[in-house]
Amino acid sequence: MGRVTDTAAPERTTTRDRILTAALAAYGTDGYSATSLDALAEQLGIRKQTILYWFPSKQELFEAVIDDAAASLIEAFDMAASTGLTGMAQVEEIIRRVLRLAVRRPELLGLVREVSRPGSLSAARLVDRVAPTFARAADFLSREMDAGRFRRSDPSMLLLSLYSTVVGVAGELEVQRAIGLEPTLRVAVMRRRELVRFLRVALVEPI
Amino acid sequence: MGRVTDTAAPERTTTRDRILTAALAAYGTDGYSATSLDALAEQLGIRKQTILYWFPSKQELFEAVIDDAAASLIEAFDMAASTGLTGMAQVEEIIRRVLRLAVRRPELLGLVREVSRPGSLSAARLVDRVAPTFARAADFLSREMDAGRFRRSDPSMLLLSLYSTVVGVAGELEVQRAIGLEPTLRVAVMRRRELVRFLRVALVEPI
DNA sequence: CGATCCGTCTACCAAGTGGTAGAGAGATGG
DNA sequence: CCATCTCTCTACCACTTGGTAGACGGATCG
Repeated sequence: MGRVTDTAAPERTTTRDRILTAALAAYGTDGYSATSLDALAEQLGIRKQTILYWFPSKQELFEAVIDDAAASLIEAFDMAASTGLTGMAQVEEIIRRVLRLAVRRPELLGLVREVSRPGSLSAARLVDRVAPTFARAADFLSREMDAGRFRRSDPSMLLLSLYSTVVGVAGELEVQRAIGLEPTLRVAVMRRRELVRFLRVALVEPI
Repeated sequence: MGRVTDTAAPERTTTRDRILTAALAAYGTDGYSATSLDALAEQLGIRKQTILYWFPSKQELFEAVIDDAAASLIEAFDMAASTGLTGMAQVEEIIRRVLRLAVRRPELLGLVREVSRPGSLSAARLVDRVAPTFARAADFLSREMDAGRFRRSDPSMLLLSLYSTVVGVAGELEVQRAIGLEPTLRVAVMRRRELVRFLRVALVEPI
């Protein structure tokens, strides 16, 4: 039935990991139902039954993928949040990381989009995983407001705004790609600058 | 083979229209590949073959749906843009309309998301349809900058920012829904206020 | 060496997929 | 009243889907 949990043992990429990685990419870009187990297997050079050996069903593979993606997102976020920076410098650092993640691993944000579909049974799973990180971010904003570095407002609300803005910009890079305009590094950097200026004005400048 | 174009004749809801409407809703919320012709037909109380009579293939139905959605989006936008307002008042009006559309017909933005997937063959189609409206909006921004009502910057870039921000907020309402928190009217209004303040500061206030 | 376990495979299967062929019912019009 | 056209249907079909059953080979271990 396959190992249920991988106890972070120092092994090279196992079959299970390869499946997870490929599934994350496929589900994140093409979507869950557009990705068949057969296609996934062929892409990996294995048989579908090997996938079903490690993950009892397609749905359970999806859930494992969600956990995997959540871990990546949380790791990236924590990395950016553990610098000890404050105020806009911290926000800027996080934006830098998130956008870099959006460019390097677009499938991650794609998966978030896929999961946040209305009626998605797995939305709750991702939300659960990410909730603590979300709470910590809200705390940070709250502290910064107390310190007078950010204009006062409701932290959760503000966080939702930040989330939607940053994800919006990240998604916009995908739109550019959809238009056929491959987003160059230069364009991405320009967009980030603009976004940061945008946020600085909204977050810290007095009305 | 079914009529190719509907010459805007004043008829009550035809079978073709009913199919289009249901398909837009299904593709926009569940996605293209997650929606089978059989499921669509059953939901409409007809047979799959009736759908295939009006639309020769699933792909062509999708394209018709895209055109339909584009028309709705353009109509809503033009309505908001034909008020003769200027500056932030105009922007605010458009945001009001877009967010209302996002709440009332979430499937529309869902379809946009679905189409803007990387590798989507239909992305170009939607972009084509929307391009003129996009150009007109950029012109508007340009004129407002000339008139000194908006801070000067690259109109297309700014438009992309506005697009991503507004769509981000709209998508965020979906995230709220995914979390289980049904977005009340009050919350939606608050979010819009915040967004407008956000944009006002970024668009018109001097740095 | 023999028994057991692990990982991948071949061989199937029932259900669902998009799509074809064509019958039949009703309206329309010469 | 017959011919034609429009629309929806039944009957199929080839292929793909997720999933089951179990064989096979290699490693591990008593």
